[in-house]
Amino acid sequence: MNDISKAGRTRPPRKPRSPEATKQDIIAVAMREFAQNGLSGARVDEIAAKTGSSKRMIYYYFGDKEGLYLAVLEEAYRKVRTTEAQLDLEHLRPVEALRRLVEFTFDHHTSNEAFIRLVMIENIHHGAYLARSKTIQELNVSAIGELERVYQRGLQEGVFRKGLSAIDLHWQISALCFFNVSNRATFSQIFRVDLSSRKALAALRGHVVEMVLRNVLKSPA
Amino acid sequence: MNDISKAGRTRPPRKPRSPEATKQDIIAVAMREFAQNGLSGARVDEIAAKTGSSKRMIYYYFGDKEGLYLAVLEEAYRKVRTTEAQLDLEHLRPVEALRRLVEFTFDHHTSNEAFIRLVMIENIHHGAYLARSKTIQELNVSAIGELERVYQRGLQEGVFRKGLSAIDLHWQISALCFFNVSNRATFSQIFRVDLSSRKALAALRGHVVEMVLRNVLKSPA
DNA sequence: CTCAGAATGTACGGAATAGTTAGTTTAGTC
DNA sequence: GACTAAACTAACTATTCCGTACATTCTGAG
Repeated sequence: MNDISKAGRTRPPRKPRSPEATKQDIIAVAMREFAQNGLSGARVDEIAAKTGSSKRMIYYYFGDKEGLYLAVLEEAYRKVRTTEAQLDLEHLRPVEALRRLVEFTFDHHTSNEAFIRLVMIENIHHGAYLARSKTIQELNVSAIGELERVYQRGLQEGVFRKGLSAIDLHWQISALCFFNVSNRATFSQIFRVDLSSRKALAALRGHVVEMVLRNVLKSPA
Repeated sequence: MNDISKAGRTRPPRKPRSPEATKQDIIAVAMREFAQNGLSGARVDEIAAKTGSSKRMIYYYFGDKEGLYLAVLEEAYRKVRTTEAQLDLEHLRPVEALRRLVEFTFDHHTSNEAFIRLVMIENIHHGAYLARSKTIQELNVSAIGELERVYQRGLQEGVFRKGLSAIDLHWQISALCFFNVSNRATFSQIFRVDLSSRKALAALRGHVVEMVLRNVLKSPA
């Protein structure tokens, strides 16, 4: 359209081609959009627009909208597990290790709303995409191992009660930490409380830790 | 198109006009569809088709898709509160009253997946529609009253520990009972457990009750 | 340098979908 | 039994939105 000759034109921002960066850019943008609007609510055109790339590239790399969603989901889980792996509970006494795990989970969920929302969205879809993913399956089962060891140590030291399992504990911790983020909107509105203030979060965090510990300790604090 | 004269034709199923029934029919169908597919995922045409009525009627009564969704949300909350009101905790000892409330909540949520899913969906939308609804606001705050009385009685009898509030208790009970339904799909898949079997549900129910009681009781059972 | 294949831009097609227009039927009222 | 407003139907429209066809540019290998 313009009359600058091919030879003489100033270079268009000179994007060095890098497929991997393009992919990651798309996934990052898509994660925000899917987390914000859900699978059907998110718009491919909108995602493309917010990308440094184009819609064409989304289809080139991810096939279709669902393929992109799946890639986002996998990336989200991958990040979580990577973070969790940093946690080192082996050198702590059982009670402290458990406390730390709960606090860590609470803090992590609280500051990663996008992940929580993606899991909510995935549950709305009955876990259909998670079922389709091989990589996610592998990532997660291992995550329970460390908790299992903590619980066993607690049993041996005689500080934890019998009758629970690592899965039970994980379920309980997850439930409390997840709900804090997932249902904050409706809960806050119905009971006219602000659950996102620093103060309210600190109180909730304390309650969650206490609840988990009281449930697993042989005698109360 | 056909040649049966107006006067002589066999009557089409002779629907007796009843606006209220039509509305309720639409709401019931829409509740299933919205709970299943979300706000953006649900299709107005699909809802209309499954109705005894038509798409035009949806717009006639509810204005637009969002109006219909709001009506569904209000109806869902209304039903829940109606059911809850049947619960009579006043004549029970505090511990038994609390146990009963937890069991009731667990059972209710478990058998009303549509409601849970609507709340999840509403949270995905940051509670925007709930905020818009006046009727829901009124329904809910009162629900905490009964729990408050139970807790106070427990304190007076010296069986409950201090430092909690009815809101705290409600939050905890909700979290555990809600998560059981809301995250069953992903949780089951990741840890290869079936959490919807009768046996698994009974175990979970027991754990939830125990967890709430251990948290509030002064001394463990 | 050349060539193949990967990466990217542009513009468009076509299905799906929310919402509407214009009219018809019914039920109650005087 | 004529009139009116509410209840209802069928067909249509405008737009949104996923996905693609086609052309082009870049990059690394030989």
